[in-house]
Formats: sequence, C-alpha cells, structure tokens
Amino acid sequence: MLDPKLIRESPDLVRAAIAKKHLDADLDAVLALDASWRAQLQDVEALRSQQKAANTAMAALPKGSPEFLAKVAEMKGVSAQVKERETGLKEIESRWHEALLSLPNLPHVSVPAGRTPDDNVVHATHGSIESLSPDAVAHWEIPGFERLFDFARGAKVTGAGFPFYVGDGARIVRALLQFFLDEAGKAGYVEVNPPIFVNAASATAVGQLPDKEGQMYQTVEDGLYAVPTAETPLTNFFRDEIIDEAALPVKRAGYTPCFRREAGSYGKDVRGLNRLHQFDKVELLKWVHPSHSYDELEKLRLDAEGLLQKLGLPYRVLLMCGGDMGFAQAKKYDLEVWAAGQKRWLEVSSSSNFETFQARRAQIRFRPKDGGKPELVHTLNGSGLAVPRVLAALLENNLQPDGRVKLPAVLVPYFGREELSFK
RNA sequence: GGAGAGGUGGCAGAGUGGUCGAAUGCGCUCGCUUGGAAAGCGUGUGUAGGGAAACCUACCGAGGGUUCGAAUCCCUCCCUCUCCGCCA
Repeated sequence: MLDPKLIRESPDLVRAAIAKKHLDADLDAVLALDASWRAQLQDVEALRSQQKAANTAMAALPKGSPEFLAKVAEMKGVSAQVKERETGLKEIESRWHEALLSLPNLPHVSVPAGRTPDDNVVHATHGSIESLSPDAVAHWEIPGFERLFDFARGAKVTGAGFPFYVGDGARIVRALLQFFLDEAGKAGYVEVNPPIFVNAASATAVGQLPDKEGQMYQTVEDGLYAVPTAETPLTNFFRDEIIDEAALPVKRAGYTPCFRREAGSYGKDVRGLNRLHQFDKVELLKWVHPSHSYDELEKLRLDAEGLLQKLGLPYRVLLMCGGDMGFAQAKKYDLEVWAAGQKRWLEVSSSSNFETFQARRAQIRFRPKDGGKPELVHTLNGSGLAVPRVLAALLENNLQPDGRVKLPAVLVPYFGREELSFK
C-alpha cells in the first residue's frame, strides 16, 4: 500500500510512477474517495465530540431530573445522526481502502523503463554457455527421465504439474534443499519452517491479495490459501509488530513447497520441470532499516548468486523493467540459469525490494534508537533458490555420454554419490 | 469434537453503565540525591487518524447490537488455558 499522504500531496508523482509499470490505476477515484472520506470523518467527529460533552454534563445531573430528561431527548437526535453518518463513513472508508489496496507499488528511480520481458536489462552474465555440449537435450528427453520424475502418475493422483520424485529424483531434491538451507545459515539467515497455509489477511499484507486472487489454491472449509512462496508466511511473522532498531536487519530463510495455479500458462514453458503447480523453494527474507534497503538488495542478490556459482551453473542477472517487475516490488532482479538442452535461460530466483509497500499493509515497524515514533521497515526477499529449474539446468548441462549426470562437488556430500543415475 | 475458564497499556493487574485512554505495581525516561551506585523522592512514559494550529476523534481480542451514554450488558466469531475424547 502507498502512503495516503503521498497520494494526496503528490498525485502527479504517483501517477507517473504507476505509468512506468504499465498498470491501470484509477488514481482520480482514490483522490475523490480520500477527499469525501476526510469531509465525512470531520462531520462524524464533530458529532461525537458533542456527544461526549453531553455525556460529561449528564453524569453530573441527578438521574431522572427534568434537566437530565431534557438532555436525553436532545441527544437522541444526535445519536441517530451519528449512527447514520457513521454508516456512510464506514462504507466510504472501505471503498477508499479497497482502492488503495489496488494501487501498485512505485518503481525505484533506477528501474529501467519498459513494458515487456524484452525490455529487461542484462545486468551481468557469469560463466560460459559455449563450453556446454551443443547436442545436449532437454531434460525431459533424457532416457529414463520419467523413472525419476513421474509426471504421469502425478497427473493420475493429483493433476498435471504435480510430479512424483522417485529414487535419485527425490534424493537430489532433498540434497539441493539442504544445501540451500545450509548456505543460507552460513550467510546469517536464521532458518524457519513456516506454515504452508495462510489466511487472507496474510496474503493481503504481502500484496498477493487482491492482485493474485486466482493464482492461489484455497481450502474450501476454512478459506485458507496454500502458500505460493515462503515469502507469504515469513513476511507475516512480524505483522502488527514493532521491532527494535538494534535488531535490524533481521534475516531469515525458509523452505516450503510452493503452490501456484499458473492459470493461463501454456506451451514449452510448462514442459518437464520448467513450470509446476507444486515445487520446492528456499526463500530468503530481510527486514531492514529504510536507509540501507538498496545495499541490502544487492547483498541479497549476491547471496543467491553465490549458490549458482557453487553449483557451477552459468547464469545472468536481469534488472527488471517497470512493466515486467510486478505489482508490489519497487526494484527487482531476476537470476536466470542457462539450460543447455533447451538452449534457453530459466528464471530460478528473483530478489526484490518492496520498500514500505508490504510493511504498511502488514504494519511492520521498528522503534528508532533515539526513542522516536515507530517507522515502517523495508522488506526484501529473494529465492535462494527454487529447486526444479536449478535441477533442470543441472540435468541438461551435466549429462554425461553414459546417460548419468555428474553432480557439482558441493552437492556430493548431500547426495551421497558423485553421479545421478536414471536407471 | 465435548465441558469449563479467560482475553484490559512493555509486563502484572484493578475496573460490571456516565466525569475511564483507563487505578495500582513493576519496568523504562529524565531530574534531585550520591565520591559513584543502590535505595528514596519527583517527573514523564501506548498506537493511529483528522486539523495550518489550538485541538479533536478512535482504539480495553474482532465484528455487530441495546442505550442519551459501553472496557462494563446482549449476540456472533477468533484466540489462549484446564479437563475429557481422539489421534501423527
């Protein structure tokens, strides 16, 4: 959510920033609702003030005295008015609030202009993609692939996009997750194992509601949402809380399965491990002082990059343009690994600074050291990392002529062997 | 799932219809005191919204209701605790 005062005082600035994201936002409607909300609020407050004054006066009068009864008669009318106007106020307030929730976050000045993924800026490229086998195949074409990654039975048991991981397939997922969590721990992130269902308030606080209503799975009985990322429960850990400034930055890492309906996806994007309805991911979270948040974003991205470097995967860093960065982010980097078989880049991580957008919705603040008023923190998060696409790249890039996959040295202690076999 | 108890400020804990944003204690702030500290004394100490300001308003788990007036009475929901049941 944006600061209502900013919208009120600098609507043109807000309008321009939203335009940079190429999103629709009816700022005029927000401004009109804001103005009428304030007018009605002042109305109601004046009436309430009158009620309170009468209340004090009546307390001093003998009950049942003529003066008392006269006051009661007089205040009945005021009471009716308050009731009526409060109803109107609440209605306009909820419409105003709803309109505010539908406004996207403002992009940082360093965010490049642009509308589509083609307009993203390649910030850096690491590793060589030429050295990789020119006749590598897409991972789903590797002989024996379906033995380790059983999509057919997953589709039978649950639906498309819910594979079974079997044998070495299951072991490599577990090895990657443990590697990711251990590395996060070394980098100073406290490990958290969060709930994988959240309530509507939590989904709203991080900006997934109302923006991504149709993209999440929801339980029938309780209306809970299956988490699309560990970001959702983790960010909400401190919802409605005030953190000591001395505790900042707070750094946490959480693993959860992630559930996404992926309505509207199609084509080669969804082949094999490229896009699933359920996948495993470790998410890195930071709650930071506003004055450091862009430094922390760079560090966060480097933490994620370090994982790809240790895994020996070529990757590139994209700085997302305004039109491709999402609703809630102020600045976002994506990391994409090269998948030699598909000959394309796969997104395995995105690191974002949300500034106060989530913190305001979630009311996450810190108490300044000097004891002043609580201020909103900046929240950041980044994947570290998502398993299936990292796995896809490992399979495609490291496939040996004998049909086995040579694992990077860092994974060997976790996996227990140097090679993964499809037999 | 059944029965009961309860949710008040950073914490503890009063308050059962009016002058209560809320006694008191602890904690914390600042000051006095002291060689320094402790004790003692005094002072201050929630969050948010509106307003140029003076100031006004809201908030006692959440939401409704009754009333001229609700922390207090009524209803619904959420959460915590105890006992029973059921179980990984």
